[in-house]
Amino acid sequence: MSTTNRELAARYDAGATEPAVYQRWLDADAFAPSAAPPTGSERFVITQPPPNVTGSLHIGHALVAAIEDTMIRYHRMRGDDTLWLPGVDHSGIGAQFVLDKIIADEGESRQSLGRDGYLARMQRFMEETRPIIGSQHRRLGASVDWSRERFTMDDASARAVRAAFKRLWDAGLVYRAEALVTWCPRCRTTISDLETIHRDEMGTLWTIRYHLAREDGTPDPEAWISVATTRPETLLGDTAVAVHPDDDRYRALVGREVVLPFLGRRLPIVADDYVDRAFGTGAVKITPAHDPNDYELGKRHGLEAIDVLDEEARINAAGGEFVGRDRYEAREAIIDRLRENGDLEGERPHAMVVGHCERCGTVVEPRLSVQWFIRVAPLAERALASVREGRTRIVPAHFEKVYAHWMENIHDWAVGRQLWWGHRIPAWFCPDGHVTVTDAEAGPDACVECGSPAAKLTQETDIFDTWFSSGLWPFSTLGWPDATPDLARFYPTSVMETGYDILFFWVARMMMLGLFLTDVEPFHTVYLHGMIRAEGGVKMSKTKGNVIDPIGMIDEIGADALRYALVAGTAPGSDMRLTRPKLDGGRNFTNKLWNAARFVVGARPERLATPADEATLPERWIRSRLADTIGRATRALDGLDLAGYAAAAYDLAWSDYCDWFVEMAKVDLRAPDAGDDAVARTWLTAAEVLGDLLRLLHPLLPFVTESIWAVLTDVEPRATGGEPLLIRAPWPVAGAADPDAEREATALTGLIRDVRNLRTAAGLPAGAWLPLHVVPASPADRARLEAGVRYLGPLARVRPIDLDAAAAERPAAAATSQLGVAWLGADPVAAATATERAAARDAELRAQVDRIRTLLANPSFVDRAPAQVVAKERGRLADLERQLAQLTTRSVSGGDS
RNA sequence: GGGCGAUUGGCUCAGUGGUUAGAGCACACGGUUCACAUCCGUGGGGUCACUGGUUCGAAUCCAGUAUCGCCCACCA
Repeated sequence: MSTTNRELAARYDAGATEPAVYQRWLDADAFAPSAAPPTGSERFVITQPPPNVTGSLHIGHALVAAIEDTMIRYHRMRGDDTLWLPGVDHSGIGAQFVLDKIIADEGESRQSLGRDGYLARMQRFMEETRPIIGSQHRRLGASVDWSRERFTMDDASARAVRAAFKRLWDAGLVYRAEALVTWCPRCRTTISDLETIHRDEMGTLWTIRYHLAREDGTPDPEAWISVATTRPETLLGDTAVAVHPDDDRYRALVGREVVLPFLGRRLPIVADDYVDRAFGTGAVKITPAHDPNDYELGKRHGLEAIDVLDEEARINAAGGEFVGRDRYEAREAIIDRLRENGDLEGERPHAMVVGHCERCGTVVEPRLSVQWFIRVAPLAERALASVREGRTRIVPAHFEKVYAHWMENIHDWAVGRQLWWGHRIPAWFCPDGHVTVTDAEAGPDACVECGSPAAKLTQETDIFDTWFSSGLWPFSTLGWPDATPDLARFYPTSVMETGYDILFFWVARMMMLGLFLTDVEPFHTVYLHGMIRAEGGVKMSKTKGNVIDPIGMIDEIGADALRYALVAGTAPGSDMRLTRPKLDGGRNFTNKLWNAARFVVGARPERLATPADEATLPERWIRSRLADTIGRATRALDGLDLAGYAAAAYDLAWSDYCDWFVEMAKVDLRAPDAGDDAVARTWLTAAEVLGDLLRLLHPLLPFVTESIWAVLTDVEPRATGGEPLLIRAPWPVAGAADPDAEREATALTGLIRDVRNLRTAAGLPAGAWLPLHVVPASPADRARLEAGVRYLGPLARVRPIDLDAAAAERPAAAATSQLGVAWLGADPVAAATATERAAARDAELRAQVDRIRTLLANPSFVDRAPAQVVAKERGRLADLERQLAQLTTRSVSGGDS
């Protein structure tokens, strides 16, 4: 006993206990699923988008871990067949962006290292960075199955990627085509629309004269057409000027030609509906290689597409005298030259939308290139149907509309990336340009079309978009494409948990690829959490200095406190503000729990032999509260309402257990008249309810509950079912509700509150023991009071208590409670200040009675409202009227109120 | 341009037709009781953004308005 007491003596020290607790879980192999699924169990598997390998843990990861760990621990305790599989994503573009900066400091570059050297350097970088996330997840208490940890660049993922691509290819869902794609000149790769951030910016709209061509092809200095553009540098790639076919101003010019400045190329003037007559001059320069609209228009009119930029967005050889200049330098130079020539007709500020690379912030370019595409329409159709028909549910539901809208407007997926770090596309070209796709690791033996031998084939250098391998995660991590036992046991998974910001990136792709490749929805529920924001709803950013570092926070207040702050009071899909007071609230709660446990452990009687049979009111009441809360918490967790669960458990622990039950139990535990048997039973109740409280809170606060559990099971195995590890203990079972106990206890606690209220309202000393006079409402209430006096006295700090007071003696400052009218027999001076309050309470009582009488007198209410509601109001009225009757028996001083 | 969400006490949020709208923090007052001052007790504070409608009854359902936020969108 002394050992355990000493363990609990200090304030909860998260820093000292958490690592030890986590190690105990690891030693017990508590996270991995059992060798075989428990009989009769349900499956609960979390699909988690793995964090980027390069990242260190930020508060968003902590949120993910807190939510998912809460879910998985709950289901584990329920006895479900659970799996939460950890891992990291190789994050092609992100990792290269980070590594490029690192090697730049070392005086190297992609070019200087070459592909092989660069990839070797990447491997070294991975070895440094890869363990970081894992160690941070341990700090948070994430109960992931480390034995199944995966990486999207490991061999098994590579196999899955090849198999997936081969199947898509064989199904005719892959094609190669020239297209205008979004290009990042800094990352030097294609990026998707989703990776492009559109920002409103102020640019300039220049008006430029294109002179008409004379017969001999020279520009006519007297005749021109003016075009408006925000990107003068692209004029080097112009291949036409377009006007609206119905525009009278230009009708005569259609079919004629202009001479392109600097390059002297002759461009036709074409007519096309695309042109907006009202914008600018009504004439547009057409650059098919550098603008999506122009590209489409160019195709309609058979125009040539001339690419004038290189992969770093410098003017290429097609740009004549401007070759080698950066696009913005070239813009300046071209504007200057046009101005000198008198061909710059005007310039004015112009609001426009500019695309930036999500990763590096560089302004992106539309770029003409040959790309690998996945035809997504048939995939999207199925993915859409799954959600529409409810086979996959999105929480919160309104995101289903967002998902549907995106799926309905989806474009084919350009999956190739011109990067090095990633899965290389398993396609080989023969000298004749035939394409061979294979899932064989060694590549094809020969060209499938012409039989050219392997030695003559060259593999595609492009790699896959990271999301291609990530999209396979739910099943590639379980052994797919092989029919492994894990795949059979854990797939399809249950809940896909992630932030709403990657609904399209990840969820949508997992759905499409999962349905196509495995013929089943990869998860039945998508749970989307919100984004964490700082005070005032602003984004957390390093520059603003309002970032909360989860590891620093764990060091300071403990992982449980952080988890509480992240999970309590938050709704899925809604952004949440994380503030210091909230974090402190979490810490206070862990501390409260710890101290309640200290009390219970320390209060254990020496002998616990034969607990008495009959439970006290506080015991019956707390067990009823416990039963109710277990029910509410269980329903909340089953409905993925983590905040509701947290609130229910918090209230039970703090308000019901600590504030009321423990205080009342102290009376019984310390009463000189109590027999050993009664003390034993009360203490056991306290210990058992604490045990269930720990089970209830374990998913949310795993460390502190596990720490307490160890001591509690040591002190009294009956309180913990003898299970040494809480993580393996069963979820508590809700006992029977006890409405009588709830009613009686509520009446008693109500009276205690009233008396406390009288005391403070009257300004009477908090510490003083004051006499209490009570006029019981009925003989039955008198009996109840008699039983409750032992709690009433200490909790309201009143003594002696006179249960036979005369109604006539009632002063103005009295409390009218369900059990009777009560007043403090003290200090007539102070009592005067309470008169006002007491009068107000009486008035309030009357107002309520009037309101309900009016309500019940309304025939349409009585007729139309449900009988249950009407009955409830009638009962309430009866109760109030009884209280009111008591009031009328007294003699009121002065006039009526 | 289209769509979505939010608006409840000073702050952060619960509360989707039925008592007198709740909690935590903050605030005020009181507290040296042997679990806890990271605590205990008591209290003040909200015409639930606005307007109209449906209903016996609306914070809750409907319509509109306002403000804020987010997502999507190839007008030079």
